[in-house]
Amino acid sequence: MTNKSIASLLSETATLVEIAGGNAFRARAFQRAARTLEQLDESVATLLAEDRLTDISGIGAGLAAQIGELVDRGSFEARDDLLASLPPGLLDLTRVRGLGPKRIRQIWQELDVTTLDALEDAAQSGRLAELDGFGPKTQQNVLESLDQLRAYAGRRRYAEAVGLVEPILAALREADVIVRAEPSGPLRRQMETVAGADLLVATTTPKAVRAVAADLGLALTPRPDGDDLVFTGTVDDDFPLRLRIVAPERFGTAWWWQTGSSEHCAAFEERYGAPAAVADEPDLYATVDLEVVPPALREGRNELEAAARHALPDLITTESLHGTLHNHSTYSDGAHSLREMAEAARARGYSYFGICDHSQSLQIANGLSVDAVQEQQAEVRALNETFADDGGPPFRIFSGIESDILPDGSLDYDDDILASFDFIVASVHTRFSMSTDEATARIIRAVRNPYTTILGHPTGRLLLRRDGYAIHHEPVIEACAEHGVAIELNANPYRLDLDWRWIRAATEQGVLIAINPDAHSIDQLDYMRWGVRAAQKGWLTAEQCLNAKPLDAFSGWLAHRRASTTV
DNA sequence: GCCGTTTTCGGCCCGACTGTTTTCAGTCG
Repeated sequence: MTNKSIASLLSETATLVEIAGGNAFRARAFQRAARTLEQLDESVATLLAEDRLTDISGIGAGLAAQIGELVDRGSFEARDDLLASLPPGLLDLTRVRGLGPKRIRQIWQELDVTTLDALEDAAQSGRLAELDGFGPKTQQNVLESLDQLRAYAGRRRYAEAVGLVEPILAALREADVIVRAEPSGPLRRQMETVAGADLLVATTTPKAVRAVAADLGLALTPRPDGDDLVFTGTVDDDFPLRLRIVAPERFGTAWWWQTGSSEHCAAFEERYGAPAAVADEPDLYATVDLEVVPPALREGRNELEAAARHALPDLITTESLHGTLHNHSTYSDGAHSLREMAEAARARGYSYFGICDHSQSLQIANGLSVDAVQEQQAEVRALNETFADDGGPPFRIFSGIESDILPDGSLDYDDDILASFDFIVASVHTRFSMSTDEATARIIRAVRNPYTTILGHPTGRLLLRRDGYAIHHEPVIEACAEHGVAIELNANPYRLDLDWRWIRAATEQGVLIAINPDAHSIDQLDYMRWGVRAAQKGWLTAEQCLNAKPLDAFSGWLAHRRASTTV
């Protein structure tokens, strides 16, 4: 069991305690323990083995025993008792926005509603609004949230989908009867969310693949039309899996068709006719003298024209990146110290690391007071001296801050403090519900601030969880171009914000994109790969990426920017 | 359920927003 899965069960237990009407502080203890374990460096198993779990603040003898039981058998007695005392399905209601444990308990006790379907009935019939503390607005919000949940059902964020599909692909590739197994469809095109996974398998013995799929434990069912070449099923509860089978000599063509998008395929057909039957996909483009279009670019956004001119972009890769700029540490809400984070970045081959903890007004994330800022900057200087003298490859920490963009568009410190940073990522974390015009004006004001270096996660979206605040992208991009501000492509798989669809609009105006992991722990430094895949969809090249600049060039860019900006 | 120069009981994380109320509870980040 990973720390994360333990944490998620503890957190769920906290919710169960509250729904069951138990002690709220007991629930909080579970919640707190969950958060601590999630951010923990060492594995819980190790701590258990060495009897050191209770050394962690917030974990006493009781919780340690329960965590031990959890690791042993996947649950613990108190959790089992809670689950047994509550109707099944009640936990599903926590996914509805605006419903916390208290309201879920109330709905259950007073309306006998225990499932999402029953909740929808209650809301539609007006019974929900009649409860104490509820009203028409809450009822409407519940209905809207249910609609959204339905739209999200069966979808996965790209990184999760990749994680689900990789072991399946690996197992398929192990099978003797399978010549080749590859992902296709939107997953291969690196879409930020996907409604299922399409896999393509080359074999000369289709019947034998059915047995392989069965061996994998996949609930694959042949289609009702009896077509043996397509199997559909689901993995991970409700994530659709489509497995198609093709003869090796036509694999390339089938793979191309199934990768799509429909716009790309239609545009190809219109210009060049139906593609030839080929075993290898590159031949399909070569036969009509086109550059091979990377799957990520097959979205019908003029990629065929570029391929015909042999002018497709030289797409950015993770190897193109020399630095990681937006990262957190224990100074605010990160799991690891500044030194640990920087050393981990160095170990990953980066030559610079930007520390951007939260700014003072973001209390919940332990935003840095002015004193804390100065303390951190002193540590940055000291660490940089160490790194310069240790005989290792060149490496430097840049002192930054993720400054909140306050509701009026100003940044979160006085100018003399803002001036003390090497660079500043400005982002919105509060007051999401503004009109599009107001939100746009707020962000543009922040972009105009001479201390702003990078606009952080421009819309605040969380994929399959909440839409971002609406902004007018064009004027924001124009303002960034005018003021030499880079735009972040936040590489957290929940964000991937700036959306890739806007990247070309930015780069065409000369706006640099910073691919930032927004890492709150060492392992999150590896989020970078998801950001790079999204960036590829936006045709991004290394030249257009701020942190693909080598150390000296990045340092020079900051210096030049500072010199040319009138404060 | 945890914790303690507040130490064996009685507290326990901050601030804003929303929708409901008529002073506040619940949710969220």
